[in-house]
Amino acid sequence: MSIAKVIVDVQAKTINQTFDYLVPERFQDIIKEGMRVIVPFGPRKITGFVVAIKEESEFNKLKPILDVLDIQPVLTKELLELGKWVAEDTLTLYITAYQAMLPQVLKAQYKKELIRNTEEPLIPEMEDLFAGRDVIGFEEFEHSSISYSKLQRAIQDTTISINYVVKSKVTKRQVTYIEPNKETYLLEEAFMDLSHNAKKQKQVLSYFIEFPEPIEQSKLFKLTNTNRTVIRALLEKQLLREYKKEVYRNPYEEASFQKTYPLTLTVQQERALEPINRKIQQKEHDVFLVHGVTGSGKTEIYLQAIQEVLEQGKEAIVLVPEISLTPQMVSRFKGRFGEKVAVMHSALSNGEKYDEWRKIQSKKVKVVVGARSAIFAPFENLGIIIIDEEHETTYKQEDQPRYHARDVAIKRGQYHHCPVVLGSATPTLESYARAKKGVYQLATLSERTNKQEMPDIEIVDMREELHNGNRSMFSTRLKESMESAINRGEQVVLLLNRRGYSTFVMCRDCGHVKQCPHCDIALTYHKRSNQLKCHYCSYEEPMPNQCPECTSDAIRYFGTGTQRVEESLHELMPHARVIRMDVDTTRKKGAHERLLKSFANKEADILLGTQMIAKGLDFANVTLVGVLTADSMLHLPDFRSSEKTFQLLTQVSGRAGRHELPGQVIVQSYTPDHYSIQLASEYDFNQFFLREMQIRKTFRYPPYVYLALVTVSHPNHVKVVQITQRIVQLLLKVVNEETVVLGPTASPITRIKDRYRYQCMIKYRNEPNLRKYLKKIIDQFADEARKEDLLITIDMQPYHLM
DNA sequence: AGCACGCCGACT
DNA sequence: GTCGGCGTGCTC
Repeated sequence: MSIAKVIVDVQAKTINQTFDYLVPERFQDIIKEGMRVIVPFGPRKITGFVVAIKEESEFNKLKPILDVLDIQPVLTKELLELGKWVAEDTLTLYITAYQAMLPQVLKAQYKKELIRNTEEPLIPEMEDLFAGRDVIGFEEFEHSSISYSKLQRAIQDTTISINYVVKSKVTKRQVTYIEPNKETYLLEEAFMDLSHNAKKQKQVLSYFIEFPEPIEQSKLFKLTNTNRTVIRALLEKQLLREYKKEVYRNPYEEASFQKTYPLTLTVQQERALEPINRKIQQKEHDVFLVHGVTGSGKTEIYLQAIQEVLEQGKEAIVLVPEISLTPQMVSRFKGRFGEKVAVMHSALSNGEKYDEWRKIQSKKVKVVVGARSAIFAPFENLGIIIIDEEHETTYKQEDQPRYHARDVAIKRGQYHHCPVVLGSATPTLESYARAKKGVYQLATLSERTNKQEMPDIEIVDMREELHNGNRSMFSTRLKESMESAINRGEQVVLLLNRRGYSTFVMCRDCGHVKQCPHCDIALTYHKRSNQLKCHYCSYEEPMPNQCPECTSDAIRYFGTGTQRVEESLHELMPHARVIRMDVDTTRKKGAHERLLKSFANKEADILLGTQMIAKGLDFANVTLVGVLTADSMLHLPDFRSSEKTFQLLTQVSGRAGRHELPGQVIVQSYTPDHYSIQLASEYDFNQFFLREMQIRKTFRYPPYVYLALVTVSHPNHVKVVQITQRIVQLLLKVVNEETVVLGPTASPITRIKDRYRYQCMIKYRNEPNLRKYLKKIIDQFADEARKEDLLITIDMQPYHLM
């Protein structure tokens, strides 16, 4: 009898190991590594992943596997290994890593129920509770007033037992088909026998007499203009029959994609593609950094490299920042590779995500275009991995497992002996430095494919505007340019860089700012509901009419939300039609596409939005891009703030004048002399790179060092500081001397949900055992973590220092 | 994590 | 005796 090693679905450090189970005879030939199983675990039943099958175990009292959930492994051997690596690299649990690799619906839900085992009468309360049923949900007992000891007694004398249920969330979409149940001549006879007022039934019958084949119910409704009642009548008469067929949901069903063909490459593109193709042919791993200005045709390089991969019979993964933002990107891939493409992004429903994933698992598709988690696509024969907009921070997962898709991509590339291509107009300093050192292969595309010049970037000093008495958020220059663009029938994109800004509420008399009572952060005003909300704990309260401190009624909201910009835009240019795009207007499914489409159809003059409009949009008629506040994130407590500012300005500038019309960019700033703004306006990436590298070197930040961030949280302020201090001390003892251990430092947001947060930052160059040390240290605090309400989290290579 | 078990003090 | 609260130890 064989033994399965199982990683069980329990999120606890002490359970972070494999457990051995017997494989019963009936599963002997079925069970494979990478399948999900149901196993007994203590008194419960839970799911787990089979990670290995072997013949022996050191344990002698093994329990058997209760059930197998999959027909086909959900994790390949490679992914099992990869998940292990991800977990160890990011210091998370194995089970957490495995679950992150799979669509949500494959995660089981658990339920407890009570079973009545006897016909004999129970105690009266229990009789009331069961009310004639044999099985009830455990929560019904919990809501009742029956004491737990009474239940315990019933369990002991076996009149009642607890059953642990594992529920699958998988829902497959079913489509109902209708087909004739009789020979055509019998249908004809029935047709004659039908009464005169059964007009609709006759109509349906005559359809099947003409076309005696199965048809989708919904189509039949449309064709014969009938509904379910009519069909039901015919089903009851046994003239028709129905059956259900499982289908994949297709989120792009309605959309048709214009077939596209490979374009002729420019010399630069050719030069970038050639070495990539060579690696594909030689089946060798390598990392390429394609540094190409916006409009230089990076996507076409990706497409042609994928073409090469497909010709080899292999598969491709393409990561894009957040795909719903770039319907144009999706259509390029769908247009080139058609049915071979699966698309995975956050706007899909869980069911849709599952179906896309199954298309990959069942080898129905060869290419996946998706957001971060698509890096775990269960392909077994990868030929290339492409990460577009490589600098985007969304590639780093912010909750556990805190992995970076780029690192996972390289790991998979090594396994599959295939190239990884990173593309960006503004690469991260990390990647560019590696490319310069020769660790990555650098390809530079300095020209746009249409030979269009990059648009002029003009910086407007907003301090001067203020001196000249212009207190609005639009400079005279921007206002005039918008007006003339609109008068010419051209369109404008306005970017409000909202990071670091929000609409807080302040009393004008006493300066009191409304804060969240549970977090150290100002509440945000939401105009729609007239409520104040906390973005960290979702605390909510109504907007007050007077100041709670000084009772003055001069309490107002400040800051520049898109709503406010929209309002003042209306005052300034009442004739201009504005489309606003932000989290509020794009919440609904498909809203994104709809807004972009109507802008593309010139139903508006101005597209106003946050970061989300900076990426990948391509509108022929846009000639002016305005950035309202270029420096709003320059002052965030983040060592990457200059880099992010430079990236954003460069990205957004690429939105203007992509086609025949020349473009213009106006950037408003209160710190117009800052090098990130100046150099972005000159399109001087190299100078920026050198400048920023110098700063990183001086202050010892990546890419000169690696970072690790330990965050400690606890309801008690003093306790947090103490524990963090102890962690710092412990670390200082073990790390080598050029490693810097900083802290305890208060987190930028010191309190969230009534918990204080302190951190310790480690800057290191060479600490091969750092993960081991960190693990040991949190293990040391495990007891305290259990007894008290202590939380220690570790982020290796953090992106947000919050 | 989630559960059982055991101990304890409080209350009918 | 009954009930609920909490600390502890275990899960193949």
